[in-house]
Amino acid sequence: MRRGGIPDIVIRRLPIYERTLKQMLSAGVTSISSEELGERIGVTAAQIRRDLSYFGKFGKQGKGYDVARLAEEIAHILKLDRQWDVALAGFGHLGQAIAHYRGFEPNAFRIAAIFARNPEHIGQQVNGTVVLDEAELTPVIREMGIKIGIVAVPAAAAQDVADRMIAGGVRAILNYAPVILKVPESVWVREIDPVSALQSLTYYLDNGDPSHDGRAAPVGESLATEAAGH
Amino acid sequence: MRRGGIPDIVIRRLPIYERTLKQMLSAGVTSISSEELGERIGVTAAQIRRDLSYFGKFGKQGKGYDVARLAEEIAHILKLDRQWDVALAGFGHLGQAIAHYRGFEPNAFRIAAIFARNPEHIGQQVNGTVVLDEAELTPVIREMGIKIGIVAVPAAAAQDVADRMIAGGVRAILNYAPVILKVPESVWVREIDPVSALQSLTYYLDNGDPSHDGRAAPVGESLATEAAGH
DNA sequence: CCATGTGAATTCTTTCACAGCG
DNA sequence: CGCTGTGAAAGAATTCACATGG
Repeated sequence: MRRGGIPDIVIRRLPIYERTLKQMLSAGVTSISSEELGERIGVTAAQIRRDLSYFGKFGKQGKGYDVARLAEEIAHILKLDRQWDVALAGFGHLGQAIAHYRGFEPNAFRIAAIFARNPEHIGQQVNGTVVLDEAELTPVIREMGIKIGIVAVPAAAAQDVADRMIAGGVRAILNYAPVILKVPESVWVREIDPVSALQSLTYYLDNGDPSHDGRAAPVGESLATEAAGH
Repeated sequence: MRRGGIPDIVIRRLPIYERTLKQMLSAGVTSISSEELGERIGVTAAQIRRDLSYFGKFGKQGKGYDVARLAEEIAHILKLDRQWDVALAGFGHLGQAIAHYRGFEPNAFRIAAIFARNPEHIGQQVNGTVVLDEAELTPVIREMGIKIGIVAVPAAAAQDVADRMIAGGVRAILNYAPVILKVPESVWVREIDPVSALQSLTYYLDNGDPSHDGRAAPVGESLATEAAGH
């Protein structure tokens, strides 16, 4: 989780910085200090400065950062200044929601191929992308040169689908299945795991409904560990 | 991110331990060492032992852990030995996918209330749960005593919905909107953020399609930071 | 005078390594 | 004899605090 260089935890914060900067830019803000940006995100100013310092010097002393410039710099670091084709496997409720989600295109990603097992789904179109037979997954991914896969199939099929994506050349996987994927060292995986997230949240909740509320409140989390307010 | 006690990062690993143990149990495994469990999950044996040591002594020297017993202990720690009612706000593609997802019920959660803004959605049913008008959100949550909310509305509406959930008594939020929610200290938030996840993955990918493939491969991540194989 | 960038200090997390128990 | 549970060590990440430059 380190490659040769920058800590992965830093890399995982950059998209939030970029998103926030873009939001501020469209709100008309042109300049910002690490203090203000940190407050907006729920992170310390020192952390932002330290994170950015891995990549260069983007600020002006006494002034702060130019919002547009910093957003672009981060986008460049993350290679978001191009569009990435993504392959989606799975076209159940979840897969369809992902296929229809309009938040990818404006953020450097395009669902360029969709694969389903159910014959009724094959041939359907979403935003001009035809749903293909999952049997075609490996060759289509290879021919299209796709490097990013989204696994949105049932748990039992997830490892197989991931293996076949990797065989086609995929190097990065976003995994929605509640399964730990075994992948080669050259492949990166990120998990989307709402059930685990809920299951860790219940730890902090009171069990009973006895009293109405309030007793010492747990302190919330921050982007440092996952992301929240406070 | 610490309350008075156990590191949140430890709490966030427990659901994976519990899930894996349950899987092994249904595969007929009754006893397991930290070594084997760690290998299965992609985590060191020492980390598992250390994590568990925050809560007690669950193993037998020379023998390992009783799979059923350990799964139950962890479920108890996380308060998963009861069912939690959850309120879902948002009934677009994403909200509908969440509402239909069959992975919550067997894992201690029940979507007990669904709220939509679109009048065409109000009155629909999913698994016996009627979709209600989002305007009713606060009172219904309060009357039902719901403590967990899922935010699956567009970014622009997310903060308002979260505020109204909290007003109704929600103390834990699973947020699918690409927005940093501002919440009181007594409320915990976990983010589900596929776009950020993808945007951090591209950092590790080659930019061009020049050569066919391979050069030094980045090392993958592990549960320690997010979850994966290797 | 303000806010960056960064050594140094601190705090948190993981790993080592082994005494001790079944 | 094997594997847990845990002090102690090592390693990472965060925060402090300030010299420096605009």
